[in-house]
Amino acid sequence: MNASLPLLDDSPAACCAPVLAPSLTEEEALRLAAMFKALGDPNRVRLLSLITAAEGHEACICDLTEPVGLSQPTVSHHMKKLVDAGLVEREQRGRWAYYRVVPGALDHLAEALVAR
Amino acid sequence: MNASLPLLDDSPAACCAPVLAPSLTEEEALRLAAMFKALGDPNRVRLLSLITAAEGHEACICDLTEPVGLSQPTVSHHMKKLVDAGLVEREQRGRWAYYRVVPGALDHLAEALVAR
DNA sequence: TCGATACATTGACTATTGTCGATGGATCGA
DNA sequence: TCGATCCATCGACAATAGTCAATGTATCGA
Repeated sequence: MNASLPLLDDSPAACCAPVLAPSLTEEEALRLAAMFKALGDPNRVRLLSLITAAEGHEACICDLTEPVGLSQPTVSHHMKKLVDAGLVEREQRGRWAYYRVVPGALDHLAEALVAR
Repeated sequence: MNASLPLLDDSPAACCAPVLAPSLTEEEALRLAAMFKALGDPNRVRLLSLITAAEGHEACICDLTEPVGLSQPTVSHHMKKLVDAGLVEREQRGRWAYYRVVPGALDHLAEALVAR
């Protein structure tokens, strides 16, 4: 049944499993769903957009709170979700916490979406 | 601020807006998030995988219930979510309801994920 | 016309999520 | 040392989501 569609099953790419793979394992589906779920909130999509648009492709919480119109704890909460999903990485510099998109993370997700 | 990152803002592609666009509108973020949210459940990811792997790239509920290990109403529920998100289309043929991935839908999502 | 089949919808329940105010822990400047 | 700043965590709450059994609806075959 590996015929028609999407992807490879045992992709060498360690990160993300095949998205549309016929033989998608439950664990693979779980990993992918966890990432998609992290993108399943409009504010998180905007946060992602904001940090990629920022100079240096990074931003701290204080830069994000105002444009997104949420309280500081809520923004922290959302960023944690993105970090836990493996989409964003956090770096503490002094009293600021800088967030950056994990290089290649979104590309891996994108690959999992396209049929081959 | 359209400098560094992702995408276009007023993409001619009617469907999906830019994903990582700096100037991502709230409405655009909402649309994208709605699609990602639909992919944010492991069972729905598996369902998507199953229908794309099926011959003809389509499947009815009865084909999906057993492999995914959920009750029929639950599978119907999930498929409705995917349809509402615009990722899957439904066609009634006799007493069967056939589900198919909307052509290009996942590709559009994938495009929204990659930086340019 | 009748029974069986294939789905959808409803109702109910639990679990998860998004949000905030309040609080706590670190770090920096004076 | 002290106050201010930046952020995370906690506690609480309403809203949403996932799941199933039961029921309803439409279609097909006899």
